[in-house]
Amino acid sequence: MSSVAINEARTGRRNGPSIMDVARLAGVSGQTVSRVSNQPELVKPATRERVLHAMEKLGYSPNRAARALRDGVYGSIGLLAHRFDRTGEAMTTDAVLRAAETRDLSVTLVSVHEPESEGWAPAAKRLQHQTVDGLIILRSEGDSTEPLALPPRFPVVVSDSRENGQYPSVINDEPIGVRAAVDHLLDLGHRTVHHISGPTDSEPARVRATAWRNRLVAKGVPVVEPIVGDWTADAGYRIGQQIADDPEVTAVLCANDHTAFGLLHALHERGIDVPGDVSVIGFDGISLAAHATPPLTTVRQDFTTMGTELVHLLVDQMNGATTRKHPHVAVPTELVVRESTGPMRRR
Amino acid sequence: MSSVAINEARTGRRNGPSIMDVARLAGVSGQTVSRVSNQPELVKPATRERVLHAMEKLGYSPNRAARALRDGVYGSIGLLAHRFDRTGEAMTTDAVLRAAETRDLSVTLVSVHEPESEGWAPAAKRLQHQTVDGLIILRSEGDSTEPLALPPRFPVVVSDSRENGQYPSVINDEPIGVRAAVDHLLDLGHRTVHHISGPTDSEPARVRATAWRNRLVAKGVPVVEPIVGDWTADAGYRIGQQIADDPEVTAVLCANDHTAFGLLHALHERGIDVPGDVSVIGFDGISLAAHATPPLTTVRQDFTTMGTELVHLLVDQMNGATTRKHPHVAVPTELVVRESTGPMRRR
DNA sequence: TAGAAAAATGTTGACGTCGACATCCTGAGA
DNA sequence: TCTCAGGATGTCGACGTCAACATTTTTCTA
Repeated sequence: MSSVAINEARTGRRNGPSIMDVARLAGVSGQTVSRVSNQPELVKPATRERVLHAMEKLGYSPNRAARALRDGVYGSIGLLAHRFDRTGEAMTTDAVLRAAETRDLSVTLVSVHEPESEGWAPAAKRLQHQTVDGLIILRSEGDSTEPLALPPRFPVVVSDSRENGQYPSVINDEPIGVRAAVDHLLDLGHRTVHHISGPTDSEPARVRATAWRNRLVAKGVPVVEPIVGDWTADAGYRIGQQIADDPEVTAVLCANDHTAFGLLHALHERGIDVPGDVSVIGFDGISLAAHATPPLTTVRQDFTTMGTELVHLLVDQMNGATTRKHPHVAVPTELVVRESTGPMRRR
Repeated sequence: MSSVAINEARTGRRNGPSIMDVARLAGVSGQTVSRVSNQPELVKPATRERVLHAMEKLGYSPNRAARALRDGVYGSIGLLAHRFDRTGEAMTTDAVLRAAETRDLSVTLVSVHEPESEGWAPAAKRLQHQTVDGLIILRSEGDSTEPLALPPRFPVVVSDSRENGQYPSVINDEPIGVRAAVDHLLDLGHRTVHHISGPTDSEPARVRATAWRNRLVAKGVPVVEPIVGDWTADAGYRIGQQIADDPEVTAVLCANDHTAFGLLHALHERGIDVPGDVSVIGFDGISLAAHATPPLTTVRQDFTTMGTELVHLLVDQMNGATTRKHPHVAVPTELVVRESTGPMRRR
């Protein structure tokens, strides 16, 4: 049995070749190998070549765990959310990933299962000394006032629908889009605007509903209680079947595009013309909105900027930048007018 | 200046409290603290309490980097893909994440920028000795024959549209869905089925196109060259405007649902009835498909099972299970008939 | 109550890396 | 040929954890 085999048996050899393996092969000390990795200009070209060659042959690459242990830095950021398969989260995740890579950071996903059962705090804590240098929290469901109980000075950025003051945040300026949407419909002559909201435990849903209500009030227009949906097209469809029977409804602002698609479906089925009889506006600006029947007027959110800004703010904190207490960035949303909205016409 | 401050200045103190900090506070040895974390039953209840208390007070939690260094295991898996914001990737990512958490694994995202410029291999290699114990590769674009050049015995599972033999894989059985779709249309009396494909550099796109062609041939039906799209609804729309002028087209199988939405849009605009004049089938089974106008017949992919199986196969490898050379799992796809398909009618 | 088994706790070292410091080598100038 | 600066390379130790082994304390038996 070779000594290598013995060594493997003893150590388990789960790790790849180490700096010492390379050193031995190249006939230099470990430190020189380290220098070749980090400050090659300090090593004589001939030696450098030899080391590089040994690295190549052994398939060496520095062990991140060891580096992390030594430096206390992981080169990684955590991304916390409920789910990652919905429009907003997926788009933001992708943008965060790209922004992080620019800075040589990797991204670790962490999902918080049920908002009720296990709160955000435990999940966040689980990460604390784990493998990330900072945390981006994509919060939507759940009570946004719940404090996160993270260690002091731990870099955190929150993506919320409103500042909660607790942490720096990047918020989507949803009210601005909602106002534009409401105004757009009112300008078209509608007497009021109905609203199909998201679930009540969702912060963005509340923010959108509130902005809608406030705008109607500000315009001196009657407010009809919103109908509660759950973000899904199915809910939009169900609700649409009810709305179809109500001649009072001539303009509907949906909490998101999916809901709008469901609504459009139901109205179409009932032979109600959009925008002839009812105008519909969505929210999110998903790519399919342009190809709804009819093409959907919607409020576009800029998830790319959101992701970029989140990373930016987080990295600032990780670098210990002069953090004036609470930087907040608002990413504007924008009304995109298509063909699902039109002048009011008595039904 | 307090000694704490000095200590912080010297060490940088980037890391949180260590096992020794807890040990000192609780008046025990480091090993006892370690035991409380890992095998609490070996510690006398009274001592255990004291240690737990100290941990709580200090906000201690074990340092993962140190564990990883010692054990050679990171407790983390890497997820490699081009993008994470498209239907398939996003759904799979979410499923992978859930499956991974069940096994106490975290998930690190790695994106491969341009398939051409930087290949998969460098990205994969970058991870190799980095911070993951295994790798899940969500491959779509790029040449699937390119070998990955990973270290031998490194656990890898590939999600591809076809086995490439190189690694264990979980594939979506797309041909089965495609065949069902083609048969469905042919059964409805259509003389042939046209195809709007995905981009030619995409493996799933090729697989779908091939399955479609093969089925037509097998059925002895004339094959018309597919029209190349790019997965987007916009492309579907553009292509739809051309197709609208061609009375030969009575049934179209789209490479994905987005394309189908665009197509539906274009046809609707031209006053071409679906399914009266043209039948349309999508692929993916996104939730919005049920609410297209008309509700879209599509081939549903089971991304949840995909994610679960990927993790399953990967964990098997990580545990060094008796890997009969190449386990391959095929997740079936399924035709979902809705209202966008109907009997052929001469246009 | 001695004696021994069992339970509880402590000590040591190794995982891989790299900063700080020490040592060695080369070549220029005297 | 000798000295010395500077370049090149080497040695040491610390980061936090935990298996293996060592030691101490408790508990039970005869």
